[in-house]
Amino acid sequence: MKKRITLKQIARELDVSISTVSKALRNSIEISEDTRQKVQAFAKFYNYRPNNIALSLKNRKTKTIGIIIPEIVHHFFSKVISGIEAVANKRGYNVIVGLSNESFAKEVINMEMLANGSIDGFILSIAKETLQQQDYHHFTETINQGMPIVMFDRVVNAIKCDKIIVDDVLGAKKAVSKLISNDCKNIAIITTKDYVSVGKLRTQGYLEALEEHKINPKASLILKVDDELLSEDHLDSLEKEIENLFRNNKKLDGIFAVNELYAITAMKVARKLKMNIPDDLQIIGFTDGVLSKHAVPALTTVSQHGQKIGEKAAELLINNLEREDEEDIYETVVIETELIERESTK
Amino acid sequence: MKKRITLKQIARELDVSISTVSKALRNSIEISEDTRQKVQAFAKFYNYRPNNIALSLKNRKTKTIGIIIPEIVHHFFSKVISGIEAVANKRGYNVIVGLSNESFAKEVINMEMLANGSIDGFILSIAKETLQQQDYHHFTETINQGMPIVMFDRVVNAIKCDKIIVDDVLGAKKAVSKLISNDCKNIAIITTKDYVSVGKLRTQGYLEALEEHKINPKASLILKVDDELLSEDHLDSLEKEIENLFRNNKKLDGIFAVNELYAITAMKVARKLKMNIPDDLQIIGFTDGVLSKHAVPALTTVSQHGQKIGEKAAELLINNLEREDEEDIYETVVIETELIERESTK
DNA sequence: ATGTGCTACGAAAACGTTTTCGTGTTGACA
DNA sequence: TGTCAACACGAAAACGTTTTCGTAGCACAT
Repeated sequence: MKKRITLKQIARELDVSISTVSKALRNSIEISEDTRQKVQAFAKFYNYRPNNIALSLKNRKTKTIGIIIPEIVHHFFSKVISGIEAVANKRGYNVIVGLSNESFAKEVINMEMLANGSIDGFILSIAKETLQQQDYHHFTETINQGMPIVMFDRVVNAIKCDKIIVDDVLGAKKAVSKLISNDCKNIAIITTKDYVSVGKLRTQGYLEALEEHKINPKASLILKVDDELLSEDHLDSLEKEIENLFRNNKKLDGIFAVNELYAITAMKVARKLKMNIPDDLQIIGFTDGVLSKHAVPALTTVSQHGQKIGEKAAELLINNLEREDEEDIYETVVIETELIERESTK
Repeated sequence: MKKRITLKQIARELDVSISTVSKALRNSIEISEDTRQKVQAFAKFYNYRPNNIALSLKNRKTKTIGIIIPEIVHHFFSKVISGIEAVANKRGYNVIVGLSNESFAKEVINMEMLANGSIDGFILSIAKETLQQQDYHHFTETINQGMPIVMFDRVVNAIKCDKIIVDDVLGAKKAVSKLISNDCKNIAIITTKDYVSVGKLRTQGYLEALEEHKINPKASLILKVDDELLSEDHLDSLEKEIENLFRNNKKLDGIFAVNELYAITAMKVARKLKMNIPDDLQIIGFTDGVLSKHAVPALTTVSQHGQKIGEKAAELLINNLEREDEEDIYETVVIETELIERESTK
């Protein structure tokens, strides 16, 4: 078991100083051709690689970016990570991920764990609990210490930082408009309670679309599901709630769901009630995950382009990190959504 | 913008030495009650946190583990990460992830990037390309340098390290046996070409189950799909291949697929051919992902317990890292699979 | 002989810690 | 008064780099 070799060891073996070795390896003109060759050959032979930690300490840069997300077993988030990793890698950065599991405390702990020098900046999406409590001190503190943050998807305006968002409102509006132009007369929305920003925004888009077409919204067509029901364990109660929606609105002919699971579950209920998709009922979801793609019939959905969000977030962060002038100019980039039409709409 | 405060700054402000500050903060008895209080109060006020990088350099430990996986937008792998992160976090470690995208070169580069001091050990699953080329020098070199590796799922016997595997053979065998005991007479397998170890193992399980029940395997019932077809873009050709399988075996009444996508696609083809599941045809998949759960009918599948695999891998690695004696005893842990019966079998 | 200008290298500081060892100042005690 | 231990603290090394600055040695011109 050979440990990695260091500059000091090379210096000792070759009977020169550490500085000489360092310079020789970096092809400094200060060093004679002779010794340069000698050192480089030796280094190559022993497979010398500079120690990253030492470099980080010296340069006060780690070339590592921290990602904090609510969960990773989720198509959208893993797409985003994938995008971040691609760009980060290309630009010589590593990514270190922390999961908040939607918990405020874990989000704080994770950030503190990483902010102590381990990383150069954060890319994150806020935990639901944090959004509920509206306690954002850990973000402001991090930023105050000179560590940049890029937020994506679930963002909050109060914090001054770069943000990558999806035009949730417009995306939802386009989806609902599509249903309207497809002759749906009674369009329901299945959404979440209000404290999660994206649910609220998508609901807003739904309302705007209705308004634009002079349709009066009906309270009974707006189903606000408790978030707990997203947790896979409560599929039954989710199904019941949706079934009630159907029963209370006999003339229901269109559904816009703010996420994949709600959309899929709605399809399941529709099938149970012998409704035909898309003839009797058209459905559009949000988030282009694997479920939508392989559902039968395949689900028309609003794609958020998670990969692109990740790429853009990484670009923004790294640009910020490598910018010479320390201007605090923050961007908010909107990534266009795209309506992917499949078989659940006409 | 206040930069983080350092020991040196505290020392200067309080007019004591750096060593005194360090000791005071760690409650050393060498320091008088008086100064201890003073230092701690000051540190607390300025929210002092030791710099992780400096600690890493000093201790020659980073408390970070590196994960290298082929892709992250994948239910199984993200489950594994989730498991790793959970125990890593509990034991004070961070995780840094690198993606190989199934490429040998990227795997090597990623490992080299991390092995230079950034992490204490690896948890990885080998890229397909690496398995094909059978070039494992980067693993042996890493291990030779004293950096432990834990491999999971896609492992290779030639390398001496801890391994977490799924009993692929047994899992497949159980699944196929289930089909047999459910009265299937013509059971096909949809698998991958041989170089990916898991495909081979699952095929072996299939054959063993047949043999145990004195059923002669038929070549026409074994469909080996080219891996390229897994890449979502080639769904059509995958579908065609499977359709051929159906047409060539009119009496087909059972299918064992080595992954979710193959299983789902088989279901799709069956529906197209007006076959009823599970009455005419029973299907079992491998990997308990979101697709299986929400498919209609819900897919019976062999669950690998990705979360548990991740947890176990992290435990093994960290135990190894924190073990005093440097014994090289490597374990191979087998995580039991579980047959989750849903609606695609009788 | 003196001064000038290269060339090729080494010493040392710095990044932020922890830890070992040394030491000045007490007070007690013979 | 001298000795010794206990106490409380500081200096310095170490982790592995990079970089600034200083300088020995030499050739050359004056």
